[in-house]
Amino acid sequence: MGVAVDGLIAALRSEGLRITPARAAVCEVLAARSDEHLDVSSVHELAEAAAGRPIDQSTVYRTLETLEETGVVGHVHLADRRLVHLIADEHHHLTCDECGKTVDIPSSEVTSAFGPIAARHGYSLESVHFAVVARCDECSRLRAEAP
Amino acid sequence: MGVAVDGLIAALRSEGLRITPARAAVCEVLAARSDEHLDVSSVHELAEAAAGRPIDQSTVYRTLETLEETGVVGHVHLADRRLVHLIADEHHHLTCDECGKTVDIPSSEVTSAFGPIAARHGYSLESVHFAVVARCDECSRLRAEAP
DNA sequence: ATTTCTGCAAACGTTTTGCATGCCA
DNA sequence: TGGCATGCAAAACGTTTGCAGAAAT
Repeated sequence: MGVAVDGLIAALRSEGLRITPARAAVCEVLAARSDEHLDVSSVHELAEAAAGRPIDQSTVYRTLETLEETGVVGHVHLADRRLVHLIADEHHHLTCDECGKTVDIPSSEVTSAFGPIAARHGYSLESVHFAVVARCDECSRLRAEAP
Repeated sequence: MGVAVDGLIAALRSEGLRITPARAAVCEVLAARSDEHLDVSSVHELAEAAAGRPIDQSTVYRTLETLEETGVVGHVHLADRRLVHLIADEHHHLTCDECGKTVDIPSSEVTSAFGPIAARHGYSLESVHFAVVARCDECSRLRAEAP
């Protein structure tokens, strides 16, 4: 939880967009799982479960695209190259390029440490797309042990 | 320039791997363009030009994979979701999630700013896969202007 | 000579698209 | 009612794979 479905629905409505069962189901899922990092097929499955009937995959893609355009949903590209959709909230991601393990880091940490560097190079960290691909300790250890 | 083809060839040889025209061409391209960020199809085209004859795309993929396994080449996933292959040298990437503009930032800057944060969460930045997706000033401006 | 590498062609998973129908506002 | 959204099915896209033949060691 954390984010209310109503907020998402309202965002759509405020853009003059229509609330359909499919869209409502996707919003429900994203709101209920706002603390997770769902890929498209997970959203699809969960939305079908929430709606209690099949939803086409293209509808899921189009709905996510629409929600991104309204600015309430974002996506990141993690190390294992799958996309993960999530509610646009205020945290960033640290993801391992070997095992894909991902942890959230508060925006404040990222912004204060990295903001100045990005700014110096002409970039800003305002985007929710921010993600850092690094390597987690476990994989570092394995890599050091193995030849 | 920057990296010598010989280093790449030597790396393959040291693993007991064979030097074929296709591999030599890919190594040439990567060495010659070590300061650029090439995607697979660019590597493919350039390698064919370098070899002066067609090379199969699967061969390019397999060659890049082989070079990664030997540790002399790495890849990053940039914001526009295309992969970019490059010689494993010591810099990181700041890439815009809107226009894809990418600039290099020295490792030292990244490490000193972000290393402590990553470490606190159990990650290390040793990997060449490190990339930061943010938003460049130009896209920020456009976004602020547009409704 | 032997093993590896290549080209070919087809399969693959993900994402996108065109179009006719259906449904929300 | 009118226009947007859906489902369907097919295409597009980047990447991977199996296999027989070619080539490097």
